Amino acid sequence: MNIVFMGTPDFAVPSLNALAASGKHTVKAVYTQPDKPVGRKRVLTPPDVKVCALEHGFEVRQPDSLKGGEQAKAMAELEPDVIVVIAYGKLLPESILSVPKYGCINIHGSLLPKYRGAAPIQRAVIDGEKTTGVTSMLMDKGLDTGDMLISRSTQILPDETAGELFDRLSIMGADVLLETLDKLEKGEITPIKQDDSKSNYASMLSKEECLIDWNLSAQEVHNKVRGMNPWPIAVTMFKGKKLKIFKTKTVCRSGKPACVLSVDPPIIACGKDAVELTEVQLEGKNKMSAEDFFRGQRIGTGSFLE
RNA sequence: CGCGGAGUGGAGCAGUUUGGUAGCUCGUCGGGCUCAUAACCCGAAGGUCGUAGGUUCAAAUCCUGCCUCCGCAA
Repeated sequence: MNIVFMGTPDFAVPSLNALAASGKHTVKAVYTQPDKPVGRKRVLTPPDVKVCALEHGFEVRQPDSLKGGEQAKAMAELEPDVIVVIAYGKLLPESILSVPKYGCINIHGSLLPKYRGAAPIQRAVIDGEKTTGVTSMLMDKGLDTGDMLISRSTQILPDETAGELFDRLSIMGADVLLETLDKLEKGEITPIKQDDSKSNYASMLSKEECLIDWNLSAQEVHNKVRGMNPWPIAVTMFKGKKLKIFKTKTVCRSGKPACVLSVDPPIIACGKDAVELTEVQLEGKNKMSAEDFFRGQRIGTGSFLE
């Protein structure tokens, strides 16, 4: 099929690679977000999808907006049978949605109708979900509300971070995409309406959510740490500075919340049980093992964080 | 010139304000204790204090340039 691919971050890369390697499909063009300045030095950086697309020699388009007749016309001239959208970063106007004859296919990182929206994978981890997956759907004008085509589920491992789950789901997503396209072309798929009553919305993570509430249970703290990794990273306050918490383990110890129960290994009491810190980073310092950090900071058992 | 923190034996830090050739915790190596140990005891090795220059009788410490790493903001 003739395909126009729309995606931006690394999550979409395995799918683009899969399309390129399939041999069945022709990628007419790749739409992705404009290059953005990144990091302290504000170096203009291309999205991962752009880098990938250029390696395959695909035409790359980076419009600021898709609205307006000109964008729709430019899209129509590519004569796509289907538009594949994966984490593109912008809503598609109806003028674009109506272009391809098979419609627009979206790969979403959750088992719809649960976790519609921007951060489905992270929210699932933060909420302590045991299962998640990827779903392909026919896009409509709503946000992740289109009819579902194929979904595939997977376990969320107890210590898995959102980043690790991201990697797995992005690969699963590529499989689901190829299967979806194949069956769609053969007319073997019956779209299923989403049950709106079972839906919920996974809003983007914000910096304000990073601060760890030690009154929560160890499991909840652990979930938050996992879900916030690799971005934006859960944080606690230490001597007035931010201490990023990258990784934790839950342990069966108890004490007043935020109390340092042990230094080696570093164990912090939560509202219920406790967590062992394994990887941390103090503001202005490099990331290091929690043992190293506590050793250098000379923290005593019985002191408190925050 | 966006704001700020930091570069000290293998790791993480202290020491810098009040200049006088370096200390802590851990690790490593050797020995001891022990049924045994990641536990404990004794001992040892290992540092151009990021880099270049300046001030000084004397610089990790004061001054200047440069390099590197990082947090925030975007």
